[in-house]
Amino acid sequence: MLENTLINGDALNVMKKIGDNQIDAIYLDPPFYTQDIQKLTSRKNEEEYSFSDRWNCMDEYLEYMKLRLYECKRVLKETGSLFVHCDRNASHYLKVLLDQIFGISNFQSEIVWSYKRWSNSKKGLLNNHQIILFYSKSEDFKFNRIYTEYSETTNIDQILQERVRDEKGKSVYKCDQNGEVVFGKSKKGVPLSDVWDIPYLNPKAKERVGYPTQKPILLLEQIIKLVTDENDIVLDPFMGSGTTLVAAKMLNRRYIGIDISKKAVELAENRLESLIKTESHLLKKGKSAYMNLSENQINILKSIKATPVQRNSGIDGFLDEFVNDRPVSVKIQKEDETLEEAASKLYKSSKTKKCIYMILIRTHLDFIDTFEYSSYPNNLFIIDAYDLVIQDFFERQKGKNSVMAI
Amino acid sequence: MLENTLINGDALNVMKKIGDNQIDAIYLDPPFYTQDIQKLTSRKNEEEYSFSDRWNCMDEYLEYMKLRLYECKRVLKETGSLFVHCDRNASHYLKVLLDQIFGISNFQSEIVWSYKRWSNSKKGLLNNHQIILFYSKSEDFKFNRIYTEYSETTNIDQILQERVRDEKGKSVYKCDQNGEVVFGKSKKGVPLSDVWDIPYLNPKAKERVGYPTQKPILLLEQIIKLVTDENDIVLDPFMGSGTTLVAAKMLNRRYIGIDISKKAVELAENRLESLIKTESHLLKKGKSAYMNLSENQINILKSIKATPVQRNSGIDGFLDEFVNDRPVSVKIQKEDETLEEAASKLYKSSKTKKCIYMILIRTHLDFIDTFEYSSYPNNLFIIDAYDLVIQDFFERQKGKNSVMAI
DNA sequence: TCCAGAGATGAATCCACCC
DNA sequence: GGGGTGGATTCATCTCTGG
Repeated sequence: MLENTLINGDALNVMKKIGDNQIDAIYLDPPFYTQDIQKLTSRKNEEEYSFSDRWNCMDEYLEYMKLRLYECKRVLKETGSLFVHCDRNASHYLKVLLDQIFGISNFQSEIVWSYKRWSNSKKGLLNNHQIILFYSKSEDFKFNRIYTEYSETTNIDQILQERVRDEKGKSVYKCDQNGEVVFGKSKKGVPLSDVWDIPYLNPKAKERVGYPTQKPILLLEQIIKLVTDENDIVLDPFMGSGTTLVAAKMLNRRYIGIDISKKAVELAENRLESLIKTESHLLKKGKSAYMNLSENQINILKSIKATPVQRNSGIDGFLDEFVNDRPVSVKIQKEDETLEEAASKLYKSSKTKKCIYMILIRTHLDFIDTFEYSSYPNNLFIIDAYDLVIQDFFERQKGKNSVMAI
Repeated sequence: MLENTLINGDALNVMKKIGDNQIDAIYLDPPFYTQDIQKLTSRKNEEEYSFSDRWNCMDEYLEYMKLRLYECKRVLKETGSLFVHCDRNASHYLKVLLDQIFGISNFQSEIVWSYKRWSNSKKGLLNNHQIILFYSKSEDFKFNRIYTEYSETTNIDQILQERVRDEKGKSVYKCDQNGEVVFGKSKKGVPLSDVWDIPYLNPKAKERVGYPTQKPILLLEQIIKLVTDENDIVLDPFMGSGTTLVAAKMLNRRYIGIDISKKAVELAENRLESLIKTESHLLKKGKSAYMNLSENQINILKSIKATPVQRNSGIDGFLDEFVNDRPVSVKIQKEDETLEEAASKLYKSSKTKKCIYMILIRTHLDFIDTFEYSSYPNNLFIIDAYDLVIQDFFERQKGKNSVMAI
């Protein structure tokens, strides 16, 4: 068999050598239909990979894809699935084709791979997603449920309570004879949705090999986990730099990779040797790990027209307007900081940022208040938070009232 | 003209009455091509709205849409835009059609509306997004840039620095002759991407009026803000329950709504009357939640833990904490109000609400400042906004510098 | 007027270095 | 040495220029 090999050749011819019903999952990232020639050099400027689009018109392109997609269907097991990474310009034509070949009823999902990326000055919306179409060969496809965590806004109690339908068919919480709510089995989380938030392959990622359109391994891992088990066979007929196969190997799946470019095959072979994967700190730790500002602090910053900074211990934000062409740093005193501590942190960080002016917002009075305005540098401006002022106002009012009561 | 009216009739016939190049934006949520009959009852089981699909085959459906889309293009101004909310099953066919009518080069974005939703877990991925296609009539379309916050992981201080290319063409940070880093202009944030995370209409939300496929107002607001200014005309040829028009009205746009169902028109008219709007729990921090308060005012209110209120000229919000079991009213001085005016409005409104204490936040100095703290009642507490204090600080600094310069 | 190629863009995020 | 922060690098880009 061809398993665990990479083959140089046209996907159509190579797939012909594979018997019927052999493959568990196929991932396709077909060449896009554009008139441009794609070219990119590797990081060390050693190699150059390029491919040009070879089609004169859309029909020709679709005919090319049609032949290969039919082969895909043939080699797929009855329980197998196909994922097609779509081009924005041809995706709808491709979908029409796939509906024909696999049948509308076997269309499972339109997966949205969404990511954040560096922007550029474009009129219109930033293009921050790609579409992957998911078809199964039959109704009886293999599918591993993946669960994700509940969103923070979810009411966990509600999830744990069991529901029944009442006589009118309305869904209500189940209660026992005493009227107590019945708790169901513990839930595993929210089933995976069809919108996947996976970071775009970082410019500095070690994973990068300098191949155009290289996909993050995490994306392919998710796909492979979804529809295959260990030792199942994964096929990528347009493997490019071989990300699919790297992901498959890491997950102990067998793999077959095909590419028409000899360079690509060599590159993919090297990658499979070393198996470098960039861990996404963002996904692992979650966004919250990067956040040192609470919602309330962000609101304060916004109310003074400052941009929040999440990654800096001394500075919480910068004023949007510069003063004397220099940024003005802002800090909001934290619960557990004395004013003095807060000021010194802000001062230290601001020095390295070349800020001339600093603003510190005092949110609470220190228990032992060693506070002395004059001792602070005069380019540090301290403001009392509204909260603090309001609190103080009501304290004073109370004082008055009690005096009056007497 | 037909502006600010809702019309009962077939979109094709009604649009024929509109002249060429009249409309700034069109939003379409066309009837889907399914074999089912859509039916849904309103909350009180009083009314029943339904529409059945009238097409025997896809071609017939596409022909129906084609005629109406051509009319849409005709009535659109040269600077106008069209948004088509797509059905999963027909979206690719619709896109082929739109490419023909508007031209591939006027295809601007495939917007992904993503949301979290409860669903019983079928086999496969949870369907948690919908696609909206965005076409402009010409290259020269109106587009208002919307900026969003930077990612948590972004290194903002670095972004503030200016860059140039060195002799090798590498991009490096710009330094002046002393080797000091040069700071560029302040930044506005990240341009809006094409993936929009907007909560699905909460089934219990007041906003829901019992019409199938009702869309959240926030979604429509975003679309309308993106491509129109105040007083521009928004058209919805399949308005259904009229969400588009409600959003348009809230944003001070003119609107025209068309629907073939008489019930729908009545329903939409009622909605426009009452303008009920959900305060989605998920989007509490969302910008557009409160319409007659500016974003800045909302941020101030939130930063003092006050709940904003709408449509009250005297009071902008109430403190979440009561004082002496009475609400405390809060007002933020508006641009065009003197402090005295603001105080008297607040005072008047607070009396009817039985507030003992009032808080007024001063946002600017009156040109002729007749201001006299002592003349105000002593249950009115006036606080200077951070902005004001900061401005004042820098004014004083400037004074110092110029003194030094002398 | 159109197309090709040069040049500008700009935030996200892992890496590597720094204490 | 580990936690935090400055830096480098990217673009199935985007826009503009010139022939």
